Amino acid sequence: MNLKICIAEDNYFLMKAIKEKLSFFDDISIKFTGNNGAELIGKLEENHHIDVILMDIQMPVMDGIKATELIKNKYPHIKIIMLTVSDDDEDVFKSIKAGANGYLLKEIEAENLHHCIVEVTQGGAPMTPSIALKTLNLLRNPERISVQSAEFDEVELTKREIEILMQLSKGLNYNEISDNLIISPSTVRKHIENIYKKLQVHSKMEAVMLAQKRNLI
Amino acid sequence: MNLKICIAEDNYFLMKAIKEKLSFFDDISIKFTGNNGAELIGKLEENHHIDVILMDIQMPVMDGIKATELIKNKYPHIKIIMLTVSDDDEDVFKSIKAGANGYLLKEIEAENLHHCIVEVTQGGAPMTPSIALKTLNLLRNPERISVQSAEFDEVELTKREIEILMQLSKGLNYNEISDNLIISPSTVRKHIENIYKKLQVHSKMEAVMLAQKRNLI
DNA sequence: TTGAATATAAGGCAGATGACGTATTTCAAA
DNA sequence: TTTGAAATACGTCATCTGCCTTATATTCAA
Repeated sequence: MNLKICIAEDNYFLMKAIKEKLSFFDDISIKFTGNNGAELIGKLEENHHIDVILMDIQMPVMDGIKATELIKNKYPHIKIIMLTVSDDDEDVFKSIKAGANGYLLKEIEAENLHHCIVEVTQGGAPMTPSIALKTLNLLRNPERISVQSAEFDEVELTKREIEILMQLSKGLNYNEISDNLIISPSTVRKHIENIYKKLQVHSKMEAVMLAQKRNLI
Repeated sequence: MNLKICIAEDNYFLMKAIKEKLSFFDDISIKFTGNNGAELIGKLEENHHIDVILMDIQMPVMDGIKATELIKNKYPHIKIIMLTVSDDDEDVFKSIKAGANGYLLKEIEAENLHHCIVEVTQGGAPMTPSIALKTLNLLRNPERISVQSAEFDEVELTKREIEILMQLSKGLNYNEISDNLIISPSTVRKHIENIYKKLQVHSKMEAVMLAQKRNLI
C-alpha cells in the first residue's frame, strides 16, 4: 500500500522538517504541497486522488480550518489531519467542526506521525493525547460548544420555502409535497428553484444540509 | 514506577483474560478487583491509593457509569478507563460525562492496553480508534448529544457504505463520488442500493437523514 | 395606488436517480 | 475447504430532478 499525501504549511523550515520525518517511510509519498489553503486547493483541482492531507492551521491567504471545510465538501474521501502548534480550544473545536479527521501537534516524532497517517486511512481519529483530552472536556461541557458561525449573508427564506425544505428533508418527492400542501407539483418545483437560487445550491441535499447548518429548519 | 490498578468486571473469564494480559508487565500491579461497581467502591474505601481503574460498563448491582461518577466525585485523582464491549453512542457519551479518562474496547491486545494505562496516568485520554471517531462525531453534532436513541435494530453499514453516505450528504452526485473514490458510477449505485435496503429507505435524502439521526455519519 | 415580492401553474428537455437483474473477485470466518 | 459478505461492474427502464421560459393572482409595504 502506498499512501498519497499532501502538506499545507506556510513555514519553509517546518515544511522541510515534516518532509524529512516522512522520508523514512516508503509506504508514503508526498504528492504535492502548498503554502496556504488556497494554493493547496488549487492543486487539488488538478489531482484529488489523495489519501491524506497534513494541514497547518495558521496560514496566510486561507487558513487551514477554512481549507478543511472546503476540501471536505468537495472531496470527502480525503482524510485531513491538522498538524499544528496550536492546542487552543477554539482551534481544536473549529477544526473538528470543519471536518478534520485527526489533530496532532507538531512536536510529534516521525514514527508516531507515520502511525497516525496509517490510522486515519483506516477510519481512526488520531489525536495527540493532550488533544484527545480536550475533546473529552469539550464533550463534557457542551455549553462551550455553541460557538457561532459568523458571517454569511443571511438569506431570507419565505415561510412557504421553509415549509417545503422541511418536507424535502423528510425524503418526500415533488408529488408527495404537492399533495401535502395542496398545490401543484409545478409550484413545488418553482419554490425549490427559488430556494436553490437564494441558497446558491444545486440539489435537494445541498439545500437541506445548508439549511440545517444555518438552523433554518 | 509501579502503577497500582483495579478492575471492575462481572464476567469471571473476561476478568481472568484482562489479568493475564497485564501479567506480562512488571510496572503494573493489580491491587484488587470487584464484580460490580458497588463492590469495587467498597474496597476503595479501604484503600484508595490507586492509579487506574479498568471499568466494565454492564455489571449487575451498579453499572460502570454510575460507579465512575461516584468514584470521580470522591477520588478524583484516580484515572478511570472504561474497558467494555459496548461501542454504543449513549454509553460512550455517558461515560465521558461521568468523568472517564479513556474508553477502550475489550478486543484490545495486551501491549496496547499497557500503553494506554501508562498514557492515562500521564494525562492522556486513550481511546480505541473507533471510539475516538465517535467522540469527534458527537462533537460535530452537539444537538444530538442529549437526544435519545431508541432501540432500533442496529443495522450494520460497511466502511465503504458509510463513506459513500458521507459523500452523498455533501450533495455530490454519483459521478463525483465515483471519481472521488476511483470506482465506477455503477458501483456507487450498487452501494447506494444496498444502503437503501439495509436502512429501509428509498432516496438519498432519507438515507442521509436516518444515518445522521443514528450518528452513522 | 403601485410596484415588488410571493405564490400559484404549465411545458419541455437533458441528465440523474431508483429498482430490477446478473456477474466476478477478494477475503475472512466457519 | 467452503461459504458468505463485501466490493467491484454493467445493462435496462420508468421516473424524478434541475434548469429554462412564460404567465396570472395575491399580498403588502412604500
